[in-house]
Amino acid sequence: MATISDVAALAGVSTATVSRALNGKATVDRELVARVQQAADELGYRPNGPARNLRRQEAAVVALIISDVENPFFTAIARGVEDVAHEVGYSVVLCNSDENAEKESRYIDVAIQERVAGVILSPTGTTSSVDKLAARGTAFVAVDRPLPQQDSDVVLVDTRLAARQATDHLIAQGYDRVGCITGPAGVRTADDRLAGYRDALKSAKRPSSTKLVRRTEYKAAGAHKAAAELMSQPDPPDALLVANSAMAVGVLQALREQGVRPGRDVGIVAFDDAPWAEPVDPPLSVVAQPAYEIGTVAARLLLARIADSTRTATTTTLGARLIERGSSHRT
Amino acid sequence: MATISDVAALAGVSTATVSRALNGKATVDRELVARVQQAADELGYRPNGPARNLRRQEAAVVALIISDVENPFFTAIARGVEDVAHEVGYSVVLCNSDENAEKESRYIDVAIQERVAGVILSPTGTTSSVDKLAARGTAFVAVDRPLPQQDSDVVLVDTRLAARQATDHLIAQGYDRVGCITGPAGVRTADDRLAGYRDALKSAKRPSSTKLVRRTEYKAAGAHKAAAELMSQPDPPDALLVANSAMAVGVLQALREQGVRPGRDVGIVAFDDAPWAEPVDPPLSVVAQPAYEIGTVAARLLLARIADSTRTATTTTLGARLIERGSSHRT
DNA sequence: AGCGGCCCGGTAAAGGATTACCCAGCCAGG
DNA sequence: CCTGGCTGGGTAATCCTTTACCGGGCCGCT
Repeated sequence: MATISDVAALAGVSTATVSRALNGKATVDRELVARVQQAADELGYRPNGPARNLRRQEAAVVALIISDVENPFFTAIARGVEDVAHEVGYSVVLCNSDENAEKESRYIDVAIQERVAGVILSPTGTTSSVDKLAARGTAFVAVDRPLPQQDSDVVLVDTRLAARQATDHLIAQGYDRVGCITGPAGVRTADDRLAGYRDALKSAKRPSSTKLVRRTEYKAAGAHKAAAELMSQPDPPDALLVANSAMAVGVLQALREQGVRPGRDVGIVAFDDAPWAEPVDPPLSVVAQPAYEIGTVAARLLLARIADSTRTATTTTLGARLIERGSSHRT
Repeated sequence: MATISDVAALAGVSTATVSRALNGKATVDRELVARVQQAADELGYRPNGPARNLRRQEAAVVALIISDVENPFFTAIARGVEDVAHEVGYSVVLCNSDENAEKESRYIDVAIQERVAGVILSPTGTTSSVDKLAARGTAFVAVDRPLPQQDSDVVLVDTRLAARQATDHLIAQGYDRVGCITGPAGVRTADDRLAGYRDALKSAKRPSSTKLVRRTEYKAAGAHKAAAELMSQPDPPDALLVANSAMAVGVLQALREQGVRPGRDVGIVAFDDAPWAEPVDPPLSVVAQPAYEIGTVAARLLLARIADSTRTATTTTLGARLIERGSSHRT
């Protein structure tokens, strides 16, 4: 592997000049730049990343720590982050915390250790691991969920309002006993969606009963069980607000097994406009979150913070959009 | 940020001893290890990754370059790779080539530059960028698709056989004019699936017509258009073999729009057992590829090659499993 | 008692790029 | 013609860790 000295020797200049030429510093003669460039090409020279990062005290890399690579919501965020980061020459590395505070903490350690320029993460809740970033002064932005007592940049969705609107919609469609299947207590988005659901019941003067609510992991299996339980109660719900698309999979499965048809028998609105939501029968009504945009906004905030660490922290809240399809209509 | 010298000073030993103690070398006195450990904890010492990688000439990182983060097949592979890599203390960074040779090449450059220990990738086809890895002697493993004229470790699925079996199944169910929607010409998996489809037609003595075949990007939009075209021909197919799950989304959408019901009207088998395949109505028959296993096998091969670069290259071919569900039954 | 060998741990080199600092040479002005 | 200033580029320090090499001290054997 060729080093900068090899290039310097071949071009007949010093390593300093090679570095300057290749990094586009203005103080190098045109002709020399060309000669250096050619020598570098000839040798297939690639700067040694670790050496550069060591000297610069920072790698042109941002780490993106999300809680589930298999969740389309998060992969769409990843796309947004990538597109913005690449524009300015940063690489993105994707890490999968699996909603597990320990894994999250490990990835944060790696990020610190590798001296990444910044971190974007959907925090699992425990603030402790994020403190490490703050302590070291590494730039970071939280997405999807706020950080308790930590004034950092955050990009959120007004998920409570969205949940309320979705529930309003179900009620307006004539469903009477609307239930809710949401994520674990303590996970902010799960709490917010439940709160929005309750807001709607309250303003529609419907009694809110814990018999209509189930909380479980944000996964298909948990939601499957929850839906099966809800539906086999004496007084089952006739509509369900489901807090993400993985859960929707479990819920639909449970309804199939009970011979209950979405829409006609039980109204369904789920969070996240997964690619399969439209082509299924009946098409699934969803709350579409602006995931890609969350990613781009977060990336821009991060870049701004990397450039100027004294910026004051901002909170950006984006809106979600209810898409009404067949699963929330009786007909 | 504390450095190793700070730790050394606090513990009253040399930096060499700190390094040895923290890296678990045997030749350090118990008591000293404890003292060093305590000093490190006290200072919150994290070794500087770039410095370590520079010295070691290699980072404990493997890069995974896949063609689509939004495709569940690839994210499942990612899970497999991660699980194995983490067991032995490697980190995994995920990169998204978007089926784009230029992006792939850029990520390979980054991987080389950062001196990652190894690379796992689903090659976009052009071999050129992979040559760079071979030239530099970086360990790598190809998944999902073989590399033309490159003897490297490869993990494949016998996708031709699987396509044949799926087509056989459709024919056995009484579908008469089976069509096929597959990926672009030149993409190996797409070609293989088409070949398997033709194998089945041939052995069942059905005429094979190009009117029943469409090739497009491995995406929903292309498949949507293809299915719409196929179905509005004078003599439309009464069954379809669809080459991946994103395409299945597009196909189901097109069928809905034409008021055609999967199963009863048109038999469908799609590749990849996406999470939503079962709960939809009717449940989607699929060819389940062992994606997670591909990931674990590839990771193990990569680790073996990192440890011993002279190993001879192996090709591992895994089988796929046909899961018959409602979309391939007339009833 | 003397010496060989072993165990532990210190000293310093190495790894490769960036950059502060400095110097040579040239031009222009006096 | 001399000198001050500016420009372009070289020298060498620096980033931090790992590890080759070396040496001190102690044990045990002869």
